[in-house]
Formats: sequence, C-alpha cells, structure tokens
Amino acid sequence: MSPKLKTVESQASLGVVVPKPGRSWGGLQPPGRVAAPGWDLDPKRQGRALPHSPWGYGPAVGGGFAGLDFAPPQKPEPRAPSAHIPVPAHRAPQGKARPDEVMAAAALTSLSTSPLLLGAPAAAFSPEPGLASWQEPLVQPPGSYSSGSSGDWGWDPASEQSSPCTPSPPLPPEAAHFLFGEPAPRKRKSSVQVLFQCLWKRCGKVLSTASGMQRHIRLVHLGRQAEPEQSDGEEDFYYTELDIGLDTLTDGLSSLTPVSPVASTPPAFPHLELPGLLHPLASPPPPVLSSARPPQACHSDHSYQGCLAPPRLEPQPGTGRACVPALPSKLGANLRKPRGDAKKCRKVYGVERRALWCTACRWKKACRRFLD
DNA sequence: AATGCCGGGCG
DNA sequence: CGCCCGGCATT
Repeated sequence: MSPKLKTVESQASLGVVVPKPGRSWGGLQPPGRVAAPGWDLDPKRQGRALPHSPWGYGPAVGGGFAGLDFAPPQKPEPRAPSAHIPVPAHRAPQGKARPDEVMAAAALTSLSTSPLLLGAPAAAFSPEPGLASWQEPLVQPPGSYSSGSSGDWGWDPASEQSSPCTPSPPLPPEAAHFLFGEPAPRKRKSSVQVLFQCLWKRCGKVLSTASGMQRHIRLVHLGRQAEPEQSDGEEDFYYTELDIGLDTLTDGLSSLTPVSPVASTPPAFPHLELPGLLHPLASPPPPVLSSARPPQACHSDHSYQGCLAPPRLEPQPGTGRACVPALPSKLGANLRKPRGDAKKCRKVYGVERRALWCTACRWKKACRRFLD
C-alpha cells in the first residue's frame, strides 16, 4: 500500500529522542565517540529506516533506551567523560635502563613535578598526570575568581547576550594550558580534548566538563535543582561530546602562518572563551590588531575537528549579515553560495547517523548547525 | 561519487 | 508551516 512508511521513521526518531514534550531536537549522541554500533540500516533506498534502536548503543550502556516507550534514560553508566585515554601512570623508569636513560627519566620526572619550573600553574594539575585533575577543578587558580559556577568554563553561542565577555581576569596560565593543549603538560601527543555540548534545542552551550554540563542542563533546561547525586541521569541525554583534536589547535595557534588574509572568517572554536578572541566576525571592526588575536587556529580542511563551528554563532538572523566585512556581496549574481567549507552535519555525523543532523540538513537545506 | 542545498511539492 | 526530495552545482 503506502510505498514509504516514513511515519515510522519520524515517530521513531521523535519518540525516542524526546523524553520531554516540547523539545524536538534529538541530537543525541552515543557515549564515547562514534561507536556506530548496530546501525544496520541501509542509507540508500529503504525509506531510510532508522536503525532498530537509534540510541541503543549496545548492551554496554545498559540498554536503557531501545524502545519507544523509553523513559528518561537510565543513567548510562556514569560516562567517565574522558576516561578513555589511558595514561600510563608514569613511565616508570626501567630498572635496567642505561644510566643516561635513567638520568633523563629522572630529570623529566622532576621536571614534570616541579612547580618551580612550571611557573604558576603547578597547582592546577595534580602531580598525578591526570585527566581527573583538569576535568573538574581546572581553570581555577587557587585564589582568584571562583564565582558560583564551580570551575567549568564554557561559552554559549546561543545565549550570547548573557555575557559575551564575562568579567574575567586576563586569563590565567591554566587557561592557556587548556587552550593550547592539555591540562597536564605531559601527555603530549595525539591528544584529544573533549568538550560537552548542550543539545537542547536552541542552546548549544559548550562546557568543558561533563558535570558542568549536567548541571547546566539540570538547572537551565530541566529546571531542577536537585543535587547532582540524586540525579537520575536524564541530563546525560541532552548533551554530547565534542572531540577536538588538540594537535590541530596547537599547530594552528603556535605556528600561525601569516596566511589567510581577510575574509577567512573561521568559526571560532569553543575554547576561545577569551572575550576578545571570540567573535572575530560578529564584532565590529577589529579594535586594532596589535599582536593579539592569532588568525585562528584553523581555517579549513582537516582541522574541522577543532573547528566544529559552534552552533549558532551568529548573533541574530534579523541583523542581517553584520559580519563578513569584506566580500562585496556578490549576491546579485544568481550564483549559489560558494558552498562553505565548514563540515556539515552530514560529514560530521555521516549518513548513517542522519538522525543526528540538524533539521535543515535532514531536509536538504542549508545547514544551520555548522554555519559557514 | 559524495556533498551541500535551492526550489518546489505535499500534507 | 514542517517535512521531504529532485536535481544541480561543487568538490
């Protein structure tokens, strides 16, 4: 009879995705990245049936939500946000190393633990090379501004108005650390920064810690005040992780080749909470470019991981294109937009996870999540 | 071939 | 409107 049973899909996605009435965006992402579990769907024809359980990422997660009748997800196993990345506690100096090696090792060890050599921030990371350390208390110098929000920073593309430039101090060294790499100075290579992005409809807030994100969701969206302890874990459902290739960032930031002259208005990436750094585009003329703002860490290509354009960076649809100073709007020309090179939902999530795309993308419209 | 998305159709 | 897709420009 009916050729396509699209209703099935929509219901499936909506039903599953929306634990609460009124919310429709179901950009939920399985814990951890791309586990791409049982999506045995055929992206081609097939009426794009969704996988049997869009968010049932395997039993490992506790299989809380596989059906339509799902209730607020069972706490899917306290997702240790960045617990993956097993950092060997320490490369224990081998007993039988050559003397010089031992020396080197010793030197390194002392280096990494000596506060003196590291300047101030020593306090920020525990002696134990830890993710744990940065996850929570990071970005918070012992005695300085410790406002209500206990230690997670974040920036909020959507509710920008709140305070684009929170009265924040010059940017403590810790922050720099955070920006440029990892919390702990060691653990150099192939590092991945994990951020947490709120998936609530028009929010998109990004925080550095899962706990912070949970709190955000709990308070702002769920309107609860409950103690985190007695949370039922529903918040988990409303945010996702963003992986950010730090290497990319570091590269970009440190070795800024004097390229990308004008126009290139790359999406600022999340951690640039620095008031001035943010909004290279939305803000008026660059108040002189002293030596300040680096062109930006990534202006194209492979660095998209670090450039996940924060959803909705633009101030308002109404104001028209206040940004993009140059670019003599060749709009007159019927030409389409040159096709921004920002990675769109499709690329980011892949066809298989179409359900995670923004609506626009799903409808084959201009992507609204990763604006150019 | 894959992507991004305009233009347009349908309920 | 929301939703979807044909089809075309781009990559």
